[in-house]
Amino acid sequence: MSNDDTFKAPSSNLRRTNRSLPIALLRARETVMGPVREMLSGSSVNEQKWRVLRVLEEGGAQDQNTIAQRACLLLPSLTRILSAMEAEGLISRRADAADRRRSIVQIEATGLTILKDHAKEAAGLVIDLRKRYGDEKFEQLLDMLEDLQQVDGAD
Amino acid sequence: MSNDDTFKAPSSNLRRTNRSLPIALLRARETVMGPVREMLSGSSVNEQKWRVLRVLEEGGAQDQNTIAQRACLLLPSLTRILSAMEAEGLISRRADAADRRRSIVQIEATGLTILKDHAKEAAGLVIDLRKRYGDEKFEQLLDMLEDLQQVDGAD
DNA sequence: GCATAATACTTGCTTTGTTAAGCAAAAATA
DNA sequence: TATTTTTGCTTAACAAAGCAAGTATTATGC
Repeated sequence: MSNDDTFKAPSSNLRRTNRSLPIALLRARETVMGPVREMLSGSSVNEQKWRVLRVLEEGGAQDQNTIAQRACLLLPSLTRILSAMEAEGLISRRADAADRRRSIVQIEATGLTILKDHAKEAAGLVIDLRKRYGDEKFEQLLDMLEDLQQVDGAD
Repeated sequence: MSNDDTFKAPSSNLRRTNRSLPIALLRARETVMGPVREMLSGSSVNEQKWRVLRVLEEGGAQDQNTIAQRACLLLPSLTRILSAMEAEGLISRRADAADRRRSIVQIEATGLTILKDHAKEAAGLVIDLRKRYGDEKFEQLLDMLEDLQQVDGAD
Protein backbone atom coordinates (compact mmCIF):
# COMPACT_ATOMS: atom_id res chain seq x y z
CA MET A 1 0.00 0.00 0.00
CA SER A 2 2.76 2.37 0.95
CA ASN A 3 4.98 3.62 -1.79
CA ASP A 4 8.58 4.76 -1.98
CA ASP A 5 9.88 3.75 -5.36
CA THR A 6 10.42 7.24 -6.69
CA PHE A 7 10.40 8.86 -3.30
CA LYS A 8 12.01 12.21 -2.80
CA ALA A 9 12.41 13.85 0.55
CA PRO A 10 10.50 17.09 1.17
CA SER A 11 12.54 20.02 0.01
CA SER A 12 10.51 23.03 1.06
CA ASN A 13 10.51 22.79 4.85
CA LEU A 14 6.76 22.71 5.17
CA ARG A 15 5.34 21.01 8.20
CA ARG A 16 4.52 17.35 7.95
CA THR A 17 0.87 17.16 6.93
CA ASN A 18 0.07 15.34 10.19
CA ARG A 19 1.32 18.46 11.90
CA SER A 20 -0.51 20.91 9.71
CA LEU A 21 -3.43 22.15 11.73
CA PRO A 22 -5.85 22.68 8.82
CA ILE A 23 -5.12 19.23 7.43
CA ALA A 24 -5.20 17.60 10.84
CA LEU A 25 -8.57 19.21 11.55
CA LEU A 26 -9.90 18.01 8.23
CA ARG A 27 -8.68 14.47 8.74
CA ALA A 28 -10.00 14.36 12.27
CA ARG A 29 -13.36 15.53 11.05
CA GLU A 30 -13.47 12.89 8.33
CA THR A 31 -12.71 10.26 10.93
CA VAL A 32 -15.39 11.46 13.26
CA MET A 33 -17.96 12.03 10.57
CA GLY A 34 -17.71 8.60 9.00
CA PRO A 35 -20.16 6.88 11.34
CA VAL A 36 -22.43 9.94 11.38
CA ARG A 37 -22.70 9.96 7.61
CA GLU A 38 -23.44 6.28 7.77
CA MET A 39 -26.22 6.96 10.23
CA LEU A 40 -27.69 9.75 8.12
CA SER A 41 -27.51 7.73 4.92
CA GLY A 42 -30.47 5.78 6.22
CA SER A 43 -32.50 8.96 6.65
CA SER A 44 -33.97 11.64 4.45
CA VAL A 45 -31.54 14.35 5.55
CA ASN A 46 -27.90 15.00 4.79
CA GLU A 47 -25.21 16.45 6.99
CA GLN A 48 -26.23 20.06 6.47
CA LYS A 49 -29.91 19.53 7.10
CA TRP A 50 -29.02 17.55 10.20
CA ARG A 51 -26.98 20.50 11.49
CA VAL A 52 -29.84 22.89 10.80
CA LEU A 53 -32.31 20.68 12.65
CA ARG A 54 -30.00 20.45 15.64
CA VAL A 55 -29.42 24.18 15.77
CA LEU A 56 -33.15 24.81 15.58
CA GLU A 57 -33.92 22.31 18.29
CA GLU A 58 -31.22 23.74 20.48
CA GLY A 59 -31.96 27.40 20.00
CA GLY A 60 -35.65 27.43 19.20
CA ALA A 61 -37.16 29.59 16.45
CA GLN A 62 -34.51 31.94 15.11
CA ASP A 63 -33.57 33.98 12.08
CA GLN A 64 -31.44 32.80 9.20
CA ASN A 65 -28.31 34.74 10.05
CA THR A 66 -28.24 33.07 13.43
CA ILE A 67 -28.79 29.63 11.95
CA ALA A 68 -26.13 30.18 9.34
CA GLN A 69 -23.58 31.12 11.95
CA ARG A 70 -24.40 28.27 14.29
CA ALA A 71 -24.61 25.61 11.61
CA CYS A 72 -21.52 26.84 9.74
CA LEU A 73 -23.40 27.53 6.54
CA LEU A 74 -23.28 30.53 4.26
CA LEU A 75 -26.53 32.37 3.74
CA PRO A 76 -26.91 31.46 0.06
CA SER A 77 -26.54 27.78 0.91
CA LEU A 78 -28.91 28.12 3.81
CA THR A 79 -31.54 29.79 1.65
CA ARG A 80 -31.61 26.79 -0.68
CA ILE A 81 -31.43 24.23 2.10
CA LEU A 82 -34.32 25.86 3.97
CA SER A 83 -36.42 25.98 0.80
CA ALA A 84 -35.93 22.26 0.42
CA MET A 85 -36.59 21.59 4.09
CA GLU A 86 -39.72 23.72 3.98
CA ALA A 87 -40.97 21.77 0.96
CA GLU A 88 -40.34 18.56 2.88
CA GLY A 89 -42.23 19.92 5.88
CA LEU A 90 -39.26 19.75 8.25
CA ILE A 91 -39.37 23.44 9.10
CA SER A 92 -41.55 26.49 8.55
CA ARG A 93 -40.76 30.13 7.93
CA ARG A 94 -42.72 33.20 8.94
CA ALA A 95 -41.95 36.87 8.58
CA ASP A 96 -40.89 38.64 11.75
CA ALA A 97 -43.70 40.99 12.73
CA ALA A 98 -41.33 43.61 14.13
CA ASP A 99 -38.86 43.50 11.24
CA ARG A 100 -40.23 42.31 7.96
CA ARG A 101 -36.82 41.79 6.39
CA ARG A 102 -36.26 39.00 8.80
CA SER A 103 -37.82 35.56 8.57
CA ILE A 104 -38.07 33.34 11.58
CA VAL A 105 -37.48 29.66 11.08
CA GLN A 106 -39.07 27.06 13.26
CA ILE A 107 -38.68 23.33 13.41
CA GLU A 108 -41.83 21.33 12.68
CA ALA A 109 -43.07 18.01 13.96
CA THR A 110 -41.63 16.13 10.98
CA GLY A 111 -38.22 17.63 11.69
CA LEU A 112 -38.41 16.80 15.36
CA THR A 113 -39.34 13.26 14.44
CA ILE A 114 -36.20 12.88 12.39
CA LEU A 115 -34.10 14.13 15.30
CA LYS A 116 -35.81 11.78 17.69
CA ASP A 117 -35.50 8.85 15.33
CA HIS A 118 -31.74 9.22 15.30
CA ALA A 119 -31.07 10.72 18.72
CA LYS A 120 -30.43 7.38 20.31
CA GLU A 121 -28.07 6.22 17.62
CA ALA A 122 -26.27 9.57 17.58
CA ALA A 123 -25.86 9.46 21.33
CA GLY A 124 -24.52 5.94 21.01
CA LEU A 125 -21.87 7.09 18.58
CA VAL A 126 -20.72 9.77 21.01
CA ILE A 127 -20.62 7.36 23.92
CA ASP A 128 -18.63 4.93 21.85
CA LEU A 129 -16.13 7.57 20.78
CA ARG A 130 -15.70 8.94 24.27
CA LYS A 131 -15.07 5.46 25.52
CA ARG A 132 -12.35 4.78 23.03
CA TYR A 133 -10.81 8.22 23.06
CA GLY A 134 -11.20 8.91 26.74
CA ASP A 135 -13.85 11.01 28.44
CA GLU A 136 -11.53 13.55 29.87
CA LYS A 137 -9.53 13.90 26.70
CA PHE A 138 -12.71 14.34 24.71
CA GLU A 139 -13.81 17.29 26.82
CA GLN A 140 -10.34 18.74 26.74
CA LEU A 141 -10.28 18.57 22.95
CA LEU A 142 -13.59 20.43 22.77
CA ASP A 143 -12.24 23.08 25.13
CA MET A 144 -9.12 23.51 23.04
CA LEU A 145 -11.11 23.80 19.83
CA GLU A 146 -13.33 26.40 21.43
CA ASP A 147 -10.26 28.37 22.52
CA LEU A 148 -8.90 28.20 18.99
CA GLN A 149 -11.90 30.06 17.68
CA GLN A 150 -11.07 33.01 19.89
CA VAL A 151 -7.71 33.29 18.21
CA ASP A 152 -7.48 33.21 14.39
CA GLY A 153 -4.39 31.79 12.70
CA ALA A 154 -3.11 29.19 10.21
CA ASP A 155 -0.59 27.06 8.29
CA MET B 1 -29.47 39.28 18.15
CA SER B 2 -30.46 36.32 20.30
CA ASN B 3 -33.96 35.02 19.99
CA ASP B 4 -36.29 33.32 22.38
CA ASP B 5 -39.79 34.35 21.49
CA THR B 6 -41.00 30.92 20.46
CA PHE B 7 -38.22 29.10 22.18
CA LYS B 8 -38.64 25.43 22.98
CA ALA B 9 -36.19 23.45 25.01
CA PRO B 10 -34.35 20.61 23.26
CA SER B 11 -36.45 17.51 23.46
CA SER B 12 -34.19 14.77 22.12
CA ASN B 13 -31.14 14.80 24.39
CA LEU B 14 -28.65 15.55 21.65
CA ARG B 15 -25.44 17.29 22.67
CA ARG B 16 -25.30 21.06 22.55
CA THR B 17 -23.82 21.95 19.18
CA ASN B 18 -20.97 23.80 20.92
CA ARG B 19 -20.03 20.42 22.31
CA SER B 20 -20.56 18.47 19.13
CA LEU B 21 -17.15 17.37 17.92
CA PRO B 22 -17.92 17.42 14.17
CA ILE B 23 -19.31 20.93 14.41
CA ALA B 24 -16.49 22.10 16.65
CA LEU B 25 -13.94 20.73 14.18
CA LEU B 26 -15.70 22.47 11.34
CA ARG B 27 -15.78 25.80 13.14
CA ALA B 28 -12.16 25.50 14.21
CA ARG B 29 -11.12 24.74 10.68
CA GLU B 30 -12.97 27.75 9.32
CA THR B 31 -11.10 29.92 11.79
CA VAL B 32 -7.70 28.49 10.98
CA MET B 33 -8.18 28.45 7.22
CA GLY B 34 -8.92 32.13 6.81
CA PRO B 35 -5.32 33.35 6.49
CA VAL B 36 -4.34 30.28 4.46
CA ARG B 37 -7.02 30.97 1.89
CA GLU B 38 -5.77 34.52 1.75
CA MET B 39 -2.25 33.28 1.09
CA LEU B 40 -3.39 30.91 -1.64
CA SER B 41 -5.58 33.51 -3.32
CA GLY B 42 -2.35 35.07 -4.57
CA SER B 43 -1.24 31.83 -6.18
CA SER B 44 -2.37 29.59 -9.01
CA VAL B 45 -3.57 26.82 -6.72
CA ASN B 46 -6.56 26.49 -4.45
CA GLU B 47 -6.89 24.76 -1.13
CA GLN B 48 -7.35 21.30 -2.63
CA LYS B 49 -4.45 21.51 -5.03
CA TRP B 50 -2.29 22.82 -2.21
CA ARG B 51 -3.17 19.76 -0.13
CA VAL B 52 -2.42 17.44 -3.04
CA LEU B 53 0.97 19.05 -3.59
CA ARG B 54 1.86 18.75 0.07
CA VAL B 55 0.82 15.12 0.25
CA LEU B 56 2.85 14.35 -2.87
CA GLU B 57 5.88 16.16 -1.57
CA GLU B 58 5.65 14.39 1.73
CA GLY B 59 4.93 10.89 0.51
CA GLY B 60 6.57 10.80 -2.90
CA ALA B 61 4.94 9.25 -5.96
CA GLN B 62 1.77 7.42 -4.94
CA ASP B 63 -1.52 6.16 -6.31
CA GLN B 64 -4.77 8.09 -6.27
CA ASN B 65 -6.45 6.15 -3.49
CA THR B 66 -3.59 7.00 -1.19
CA ILE B 67 -3.64 10.65 -2.18
CA ALA B 68 -7.39 10.85 -1.75
CA GLN B 69 -7.15 9.45 1.74
CA ARG B 70 -4.28 11.66 2.84
CA ALA B 71 -5.62 14.84 1.28
CA CYS B 72 -9.18 14.16 2.42
CA LEU B 73 -10.65 14.19 -1.06
CA LEU B 74 -13.08 11.78 -2.67
CA LEU B 75 -11.83 9.95 -5.72
CA PRO B 76 -14.20 11.67 -8.14
CA SER B 77 -13.01 15.06 -6.96
CA LEU B 78 -9.40 13.95 -7.09
CA THR B 79 -9.76 12.68 -10.64
CA ARG B 80 -10.87 16.11 -11.77
CA ILE B 81 -8.32 18.00 -9.71
CA LEU B 82 -5.46 15.86 -11.02
CA SER B 83 -6.59 16.34 -14.62
CA ALA B 84 -6.36 20.07 -14.10
CA MET B 85 -3.04 19.86 -12.30
CA GLU B 86 -1.63 17.65 -15.01
CA ALA B 87 -2.71 20.15 -17.66
CA GLU B 88 -0.96 22.87 -15.66
CA GLY B 89 2.20 20.77 -15.41
CA LEU B 90 2.14 20.57 -11.61
CA ILE B 91 2.06 16.79 -11.55
CA SER B 92 2.35 13.83 -13.90
CA ARG B 93 0.60 10.49 -14.04
CA ARG B 94 1.86 7.18 -15.28
CA ALA B 95 0.27 3.76 -15.32
CA ASP B 96 1.59 1.32 -12.75
CA ALA B 97 3.52 -1.39 -14.62
CA ALA B 98 2.47 -4.12 -12.21
CA ASP B 99 -1.20 -3.13 -12.02
CA ARG B 100 -2.57 -1.26 -14.96
CA ARG B 101 -5.71 -0.18 -13.14
CA ARG B 102 -3.57 1.94 -10.94
CA SER B 103 -1.96 5.22 -11.94
CA ILE B 104 0.98 6.66 -10.07
CA VAL B 105 1.06 10.38 -9.52
CA GLN B 106 4.25 12.34 -9.15
CA ILE B 107 4.92 15.98 -8.35
CA GLU B 108 6.76 17.92 -11.05
CA ALA B 109 9.19 20.81 -10.86
CA THR B 110 6.45 23.38 -11.40
CA GLY B 111 4.52 21.94 -8.48
CA LEU B 112 7.57 21.94 -6.23
CA THR B 113 8.18 25.55 -7.15
CA ILE B 114 4.74 26.55 -5.96
CA LEU B 115 5.34 24.82 -2.64
CA LYS B 116 8.69 26.55 -2.24
CA ASP B 117 7.28 29.92 -3.19
CA HIS B 118 4.78 29.79 -0.36
CA ALA B 119 6.67 27.80 2.23
CA LYS B 120 8.01 30.88 3.95
CA GLU B 121 4.69 32.62 4.15
CA ALA B 122 3.00 29.44 5.34
CA ALA B 123 5.61 29.06 8.05
CA GLY B 124 4.93 32.64 9.09
CA LEU B 125 1.27 31.92 9.54
CA VAL B 126 2.07 28.96 11.75
CA ILE B 127 4.46 30.99 13.88
CA ASP B 128 1.85 33.67 14.28
CA LEU B 129 -0.84 31.23 15.32
CA ARG B 130 1.43 29.41 17.76
CA LYS B 131 2.27 32.70 19.35
CA ARG B 132 -1.34 33.62 19.91
CA TYR B 133 -2.61 30.18 20.82
CA GLY B 134 0.40 29.03 22.78
CA ASP B 135 3.22 26.82 21.61
CA GLU B 136 2.63 24.01 23.98
CA LYS B 137 -1.10 24.03 23.51
CA PHE B 138 -0.65 24.01 19.75
CA GLU B 139 1.45 20.87 19.83
CA GLN B 140 -0.89 19.27 22.29
CA LEU B 141 -3.85 19.93 20.02
CA LEU B 142 -2.06 18.31 17.11
CA ASP B 143 -1.23 15.31 19.30
CA MET B 144 -4.84 14.97 20.31
CA LEU B 145 -6.07 15.24 16.74
CA GLU B 146 -3.58 12.61 15.66
CA ASP B 147 -4.80 10.33 18.42
CA LEU B 148 -8.35 10.87 17.33
CA GLN B 149 -7.58 9.50 13.90
CA GLN B 150 -6.43 6.24 15.44
CA VAL B 151 -9.81 5.81 17.01
CA ASP B 152 -12.88 6.26 14.81
CA GLY B 153 -16.12 7.44 16.36
CA ALA B 154 -18.69 10.21 16.16
CA ASP B 155 -21.65 12.34 17.18
C1' DG C 1 -9.99 -22.03 -17.26
C1' DC C 2 -14.17 -19.46 -16.42
C1' DA C 3 -17.56 -17.01 -14.06
C1' DT C 4 -17.81 -13.89 -10.17
C1' DA C 5 -16.29 -10.55 -7.26
C1' DA C 6 -13.24 -6.87 -5.92
C1' DT C 7 -10.32 -2.88 -7.05
C1' DA C 8 -8.96 1.55 -9.15
C1' DC C 9 -10.42 4.75 -11.15
C1' DT C 10 -13.81 7.71 -14.40
C1' DT C 11 -18.12 9.94 -15.80
C1' DG C 12 -22.67 11.99 -15.03
C1' DC C 13 -25.83 14.36 -12.19
C1' DT C 14 -27.52 16.76 -8.16
C1' DT C 15 -26.41 19.53 -4.06
C1' DT C 16 -23.38 22.64 -1.70
C1' DG C 17 -19.75 26.23 -1.40
C1' DT C 18 -18.35 30.71 -2.85
C1' DT C 19 -18.47 35.25 -4.72
C1' DA C 20 -20.93 38.96 -6.46
C1' DA C 21 -24.98 41.37 -7.49
C1' DG C 22 -29.79 42.54 -6.43
C1' DC C 23 -33.89 43.85 -3.70
C1' DA C 24 -36.81 45.32 -0.10
C1' DA C 25 -37.22 46.90 4.65
C1' DA C 26 -35.14 49.28 8.53
C1' DA C 27 -31.78 52.82 10.50
C1' DA C 28 -29.07 56.63 10.24
C1' DT C 29 -28.25 61.04 8.51
C1' DA C 30 -29.11 65.37 6.44
C1' DT D 1 -39.40 64.41 5.61
C1' DA D 2 -36.03 63.00 2.02
C1' DT D 3 -31.79 60.70 1.12
C1' DT D 4 -28.36 57.62 2.02
C1' DT D 5 -26.59 53.57 4.36
C1' DT D 6 -27.08 49.29 6.48
C1' DT D 7 -29.25 44.94 7.21
C1' DG D 8 -31.42 40.50 5.97
C1' DC D 9 -32.14 37.77 2.79
C1' DT D 10 -32.50 35.99 -2.34
C1' DT D 11 -30.80 35.07 -7.00
C1' DA D 12 -27.34 34.04 -10.32
C1' DA D 13 -23.23 31.82 -11.96
C1' DC D 14 -19.58 28.68 -11.65
C1' DA D 15 -16.31 25.60 -9.11
C1' DA D 16 -16.16 21.78 -6.01
C1' DA D 17 -18.36 18.05 -3.09
C1' DG D 18 -20.96 13.98 -2.83
C1' DC D 19 -23.45 10.03 -4.52
C1' DA D 20 -24.48 6.58 -7.96
C1' DA D 21 -23.47 4.11 -11.93
C1' DG D 22 -20.09 2.61 -15.48
C1' DT D 23 -15.48 0.71 -17.28
C1' DA D 24 -11.34 -1.71 -17.29
C1' DT D 25 -8.19 -4.61 -14.88
C1' DT D 26 -6.91 -7.86 -11.35
C1' DA D 27 -7.95 -11.30 -7.79
C1' DT D 28 -10.97 -15.43 -6.17
C1' DG D 29 -13.77 -19.46 -6.03
C1' DC D 30 -15.30 -23.16 -8.18
